[in-house]
Amino acid sequence: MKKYQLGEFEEIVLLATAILHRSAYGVSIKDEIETQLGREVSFGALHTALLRLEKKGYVRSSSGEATEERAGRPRKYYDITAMGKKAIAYARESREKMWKAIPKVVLKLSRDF
Amino acid sequence: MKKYQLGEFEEIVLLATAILHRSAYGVSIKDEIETQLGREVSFGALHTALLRLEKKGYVRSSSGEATEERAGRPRKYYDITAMGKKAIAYARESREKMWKAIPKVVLKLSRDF
DNA sequence: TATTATTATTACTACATTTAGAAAATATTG
DNA sequence: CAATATTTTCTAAATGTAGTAATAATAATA
Repeated sequence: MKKYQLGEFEEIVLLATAILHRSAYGVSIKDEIETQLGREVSFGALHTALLRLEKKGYVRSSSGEATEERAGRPRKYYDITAMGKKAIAYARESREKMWKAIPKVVLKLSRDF
Repeated sequence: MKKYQLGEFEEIVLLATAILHRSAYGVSIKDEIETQLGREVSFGALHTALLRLEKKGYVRSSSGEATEERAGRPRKYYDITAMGKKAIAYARESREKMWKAIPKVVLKLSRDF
């Protein structure tokens, strides 16, 4: 049993990186999560999550091109790896499996749901 | 926006509690997760997760009946609350939303996936 | 050169998870 | 009754993950 285990935030960061394809870097990942989920993301949290994900081999990073004509420190682009894709797929599948096992009565009977 | 946030393990415990309906307690929850996901669960980890979930209002607990004829300490049964159901539903929906936003090329082109 | 825009990084704090094992409650056996 | 076995909850310490606040690096432009 491989250990594809991801933290809650790590998984979201990985999903955002996949969505952004070749244009994922700090600011764009932050924006993507914030607009998709309406949830505030801090650079610090994002940075440490990306560090961990890279260490685990779920993303790889590369420094931005010198040709980019814009101010500021060079971007650091992130790409999801094959292992990263496995990890998000595994997380999704295992939870969907559990969802399907929930008795209908549990989801139906509560009026307040 | 912080309302519904669950840890990775917390979510799984909550799902198992929902699956087991009225018969969720330490041992049965542990077994459910282990058979569903093939992942080892320790009682200590489970206990602290349940404590947190109860504190957050996602489960409620009740002591087992005195009529149960069996050895051992009385069981402590857990039930998912309406808020708990909202939390797992929210977690599911937000991730599904992100999955749908992943460009097909990202999932298709990698042979090793 | 100084200022400003853009981005990455660090240091620190708080929360979540895991591990290893102790302790409680009950039944059964000698 | 006392001792032991069974079933379960609970504790404490260590590690892993996430969040906050401030700082540093790089480059364009005034």
